[in-house]
Amino acid sequence: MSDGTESARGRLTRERVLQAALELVDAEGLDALSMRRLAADLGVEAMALYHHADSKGGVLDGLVEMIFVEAHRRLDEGRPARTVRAELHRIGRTLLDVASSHPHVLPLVTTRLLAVPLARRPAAVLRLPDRVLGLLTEAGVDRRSAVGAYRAFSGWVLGYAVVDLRAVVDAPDDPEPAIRLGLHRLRTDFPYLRALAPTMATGGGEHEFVRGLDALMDAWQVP
Amino acid sequence: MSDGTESARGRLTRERVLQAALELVDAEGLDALSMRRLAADLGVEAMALYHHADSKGGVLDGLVEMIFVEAHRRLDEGRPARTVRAELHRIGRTLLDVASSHPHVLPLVTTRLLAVPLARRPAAVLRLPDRVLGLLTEAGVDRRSAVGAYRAFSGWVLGYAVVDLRAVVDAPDDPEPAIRLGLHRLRTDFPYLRALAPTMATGGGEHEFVRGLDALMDAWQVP
DNA sequence: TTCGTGGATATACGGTGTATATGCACGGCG
DNA sequence: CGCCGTGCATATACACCGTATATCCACGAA
Repeated sequence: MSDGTESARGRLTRERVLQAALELVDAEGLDALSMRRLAADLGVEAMALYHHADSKGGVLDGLVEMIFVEAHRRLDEGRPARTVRAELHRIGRTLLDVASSHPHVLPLVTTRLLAVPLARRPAAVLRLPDRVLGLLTEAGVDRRSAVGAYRAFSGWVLGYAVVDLRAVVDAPDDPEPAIRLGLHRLRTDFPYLRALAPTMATGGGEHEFVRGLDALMDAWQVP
Repeated sequence: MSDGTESARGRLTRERVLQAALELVDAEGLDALSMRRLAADLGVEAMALYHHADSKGGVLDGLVEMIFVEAHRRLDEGRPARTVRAELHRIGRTLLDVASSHPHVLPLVTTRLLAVPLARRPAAVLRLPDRVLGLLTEAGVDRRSAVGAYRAFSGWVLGYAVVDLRAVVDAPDDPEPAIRLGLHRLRTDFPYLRALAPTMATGGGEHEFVRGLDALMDAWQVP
């Protein structure tokens, strides 16, 4: 059986393992990811994965690493913007873009951020603070402000991504908007929410993201 | 054995189940939560839990519900602030406070926010948007702005909580700051991060939270 | 050609979520 | 008082999970 629908092309690789894991998670969600299932997708036995990742946690770490790698690849391909502010927009929009391509991985970055100490995070993840802090300090922002601005930046990107990607539609196929949102399920004692839910159905998009980002960068006096 | 170190006091209750789950997760993290372990903590067999929660997912939903219940309880106990802006500060600080009391539950709210459609979320969770949207619309903010402001508010609260609670210390017991941060692990090609990591070791605290919140609310012209 | 090495497999163990069937204590009614 | 039905707790069982361990085998170097 040298050819199958899956794999069969040569040896296993950390990259192939993580790529398959990302495809699986994107397609079926985090719960679908098990070592056995992942191995099956690669046409291999479960234990073979342990030569390329030291545990399932390692695979999950690899997933968040991958989305940061992708973000940096996109950023490196494009040319840097001319002003600090424009470059922060470019970085933020890229991160938001990558995040919305892999929404199921987003909770994972929250989890790992809270669990893994800074110095132990993958290199691709650490490139982000280094990139932003470099941008700021080279522009003459002092240490304390730079750190504050970076925290505001990363907090806003993460929070906005989650809020913008949050599930709001209940029955996507129903023609009636109120039913599509599932408003009939809403208890009557949420009058304001009920009234504004249709307005919430459409996300804020990039416009609101940039608006908030600018407000924050102004507050931290980023040039 | 009518008395043990655990439970034995009467029948099971959804409240008792969730309370025990929250204590377990706070003490030992999300990975420690299994139906069997939770049941054991309550002095009961695993399947007994299924009379009070329809699945493990239901228990997890209950956990995020609990932290919202706690936030609303605190808000209802205190008296509302006199201005919209001050009330938003009060709500935001309360949420941040509750989140940092239960850091292990935080990734869960990210997950559920992304997975559960708005109308299916627990009542306690929906009280938050209703509360904030009510506050804004009663103050005369129009629909679109109110929704935008709410999204900015919730995104900032969530993102800031994650960033502020993120793990940064590597070896808490080491006297040497650089080692405590694990800087020796940092690859040398992150010069900016390396230089500013000590500054990052202390969180932004409530001050930076309020600063960002005000900047955002200004941008959405909240009075 | 032989041998060592490193990746893939085979097997096994304890733990997990939960469907199903059984046991049982309690409150309402004769 | 005695009966029974109802609903909660238990017991058992199954498929699946992560992974430790031992085995096997194909390959490149000597």
